[in-house]
Amino acid sequence: MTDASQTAVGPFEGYLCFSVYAAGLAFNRLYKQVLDRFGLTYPQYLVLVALRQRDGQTVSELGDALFLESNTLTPLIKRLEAAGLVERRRDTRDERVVRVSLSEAGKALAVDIACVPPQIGEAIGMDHARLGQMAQTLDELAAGLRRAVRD
Amino acid sequence: MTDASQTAVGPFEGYLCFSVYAAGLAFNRLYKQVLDRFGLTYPQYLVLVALRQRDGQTVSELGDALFLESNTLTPLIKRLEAAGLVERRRDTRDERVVRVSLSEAGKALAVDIACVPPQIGEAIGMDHARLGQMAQTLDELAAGLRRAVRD
DNA sequence: TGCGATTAAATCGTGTGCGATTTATATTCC
DNA sequence: GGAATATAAATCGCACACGATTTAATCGCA
Repeated sequence: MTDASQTAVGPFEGYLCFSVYAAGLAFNRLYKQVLDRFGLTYPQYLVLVALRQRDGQTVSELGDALFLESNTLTPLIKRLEAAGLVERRRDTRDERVVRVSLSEAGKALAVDIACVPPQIGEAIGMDHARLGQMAQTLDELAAGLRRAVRD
Repeated sequence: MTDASQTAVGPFEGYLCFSVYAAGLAFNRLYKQVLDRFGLTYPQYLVLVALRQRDGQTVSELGDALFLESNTLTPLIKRLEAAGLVERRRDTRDERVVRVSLSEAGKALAVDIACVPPQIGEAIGMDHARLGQMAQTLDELAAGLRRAVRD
């Protein structure tokens, strides 16, 4: 009985791609549980966090932060707008650009959801330093993957 | 100029959830490039790999392997069936159960796609031992997340 | 000045994911 | 044997994610 018995048992052990995929599914499910009470999805939550850090970002800037493009972000942001959490305004200097800013309700919610990361962290129950290390390694990996896609 | 300059620059550094999410997006994009020539998506690829290891699995068994349920798998498998890669048959012993098996074309493709992991591995260009270690750590993480979801 | 190239969002179609429900079959237990 | 229960897939509606295209505004440069 080794350590391996605690983890996955499927036919994909050792496939890093699958481990990332499965961890993403698992994270998404946990966040869904936590975010449901706020009526938010995980990507919507990310947009609010990004706007809390800097309000009035353009769609492209949000896309740079989240590694998404307008084809995904535009409908997502429109749903946030329909929920009364953000406002979309064309930049007066450059009418091509749409700036997204938090409404009052959005600002309030952006504050409320500050309690989410600690809740998730507690639910994970893994060593904090190890989590940070893993995040850094994954960021390197993702950077390498994006480089590979561009070639 | 530190190591950090190589990796993410967004407002989400250190958020492991986001690192997993972003790595998943990046993996998916790279796989899309590689799998497009086979006409497969990443989850479809996973099903073929699972069936290559053991043919005739039920929908539930595939779901256990891929951490998915019938609401996601049924349409996915039907698309594989429409592409002539798999066959779906009700189990004669238990008519509730659907068994999925590779067609001849599916078997041939399942062999062809064996070349995919090395291609991806080469594209990543990271130390092999480190990749395996990361996969194991992520599997532990995912197991912890699934435990948290169940509570 | 004006026109071709570039850029920012939006739009469209397809394929996952998933919560909730439905349908069909099997099992349990009286 | 038959009703209540349980189980396996399937179905439905919604929200990403993305390739490809379109629309609108700006820029570059002769």
